[in-house]
Amino acid sequence: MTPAVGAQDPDEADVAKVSTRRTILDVARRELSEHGFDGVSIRGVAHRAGVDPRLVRHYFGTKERLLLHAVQVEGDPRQLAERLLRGSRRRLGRHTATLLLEHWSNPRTMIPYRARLSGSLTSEEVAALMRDDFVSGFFGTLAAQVSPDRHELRAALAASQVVGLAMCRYLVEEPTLASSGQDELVRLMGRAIQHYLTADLGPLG
Amino acid sequence: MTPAVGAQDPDEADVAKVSTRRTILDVARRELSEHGFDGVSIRGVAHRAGVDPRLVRHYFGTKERLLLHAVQVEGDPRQLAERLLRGSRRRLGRHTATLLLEHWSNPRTMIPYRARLSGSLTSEEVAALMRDDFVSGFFGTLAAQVSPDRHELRAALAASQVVGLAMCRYLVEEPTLASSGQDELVRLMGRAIQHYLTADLGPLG
DNA sequence: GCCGCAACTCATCGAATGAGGAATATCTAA
DNA sequence: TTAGATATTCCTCATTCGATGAGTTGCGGC
Repeated sequence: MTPAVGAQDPDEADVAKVSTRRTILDVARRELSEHGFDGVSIRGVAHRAGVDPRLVRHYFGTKERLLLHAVQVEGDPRQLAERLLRGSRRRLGRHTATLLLEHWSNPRTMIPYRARLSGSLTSEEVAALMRDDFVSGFFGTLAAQVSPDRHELRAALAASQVVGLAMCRYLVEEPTLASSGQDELVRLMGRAIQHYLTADLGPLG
Repeated sequence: MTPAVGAQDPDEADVAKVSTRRTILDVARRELSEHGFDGVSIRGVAHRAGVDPRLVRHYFGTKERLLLHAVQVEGDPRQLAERLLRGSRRRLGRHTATLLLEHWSNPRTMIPYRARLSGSLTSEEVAALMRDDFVSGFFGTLAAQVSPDRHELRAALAASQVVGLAMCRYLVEEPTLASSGQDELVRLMGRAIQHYLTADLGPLG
């Protein structure tokens, strides 16, 4: 699903040198989360990474490709979903909410999600990532197993609630949501997800 | 709430001439909805409006002020909410969903909403508009009247579901949501809104 | 008639940006 | 040691953008 963009990554090889490539990617992610998708510049990243702008292009070719790399999350969304499906079905919603909120609280794993949110408004490729990875891949896998009946709609609805929460809590920084405890949000989102995955959605529209 | 940005609008005066100012604003809105908040340039707007870029600045001063104008929605969100509150409380969720989805289907009223979504990631002022106008203003008014108990959280949750739907349907263009009928979405969102406004939210978090 | 103000245009500046060419340094394998 | 690749830098180009100063046009009131 996610394009063959990270195929031959020479990352994870170097151990001692903390590869410059990796540094650049990290800086790009930080810039992404601070200034939004359109606020990132090759030069800005290079400067902050203490590196020549040309080097950024040397590694990633083009600005868009750099950003596509920066936006990758670790782990296959379908496998994540499969793992959740191995647990209790009654608590699936809550477990899903827990997983997502934990990903979002962790500064390291959070950034790609943020970046995707802002990027999907600008870049069609990031929007596609959102659709394919997050909606179809992750929630689609959950819904298909739990309620084959209209599972695509179920996945889309659950995803939309979750996307909305992320927007409001982390990007718009709506004060009530931003200051709510993680436990409470897990409970509320868990209930909503469980509902969309399992409840009767009413007559066909 | 919304800043005193549109105070002395010399709009709505001219009748014959379809004021250039208005044309500029319309073009800005169109650009906003096509290229996102960061994709708008004074020069681009001016060009498309058949006008000198200097004129855009003459009217709106600065780029940010132009965009803040373009992002204004017509009507006070609190009054909209009050009007909804005069109807059936049992159908409040559904009526709210109907109102919003109608606003979003109408090309004329839709654009500021879209623009706010993409703008709230870039501009703190647009994010503030989202918080104050949409969450506190609109949903806050609804929730405070319906369930004073934890009305801020209720408003934020309802708003988050609605924001997520808008993101997924209109910006990410998730195919299932994008192709769902308006009636079905009204029903589903209506139920969700009604739930957040009235249901027991569980123990305090 | 002319005065003043609003509408509007022209030309230009400086800054930032993405892209590319060409060169040098560093390292690795034979 | 040498050859080739990879890592890294310097310099430059064309473009775009927001902003500004200075000017021109046209209309309504006196």
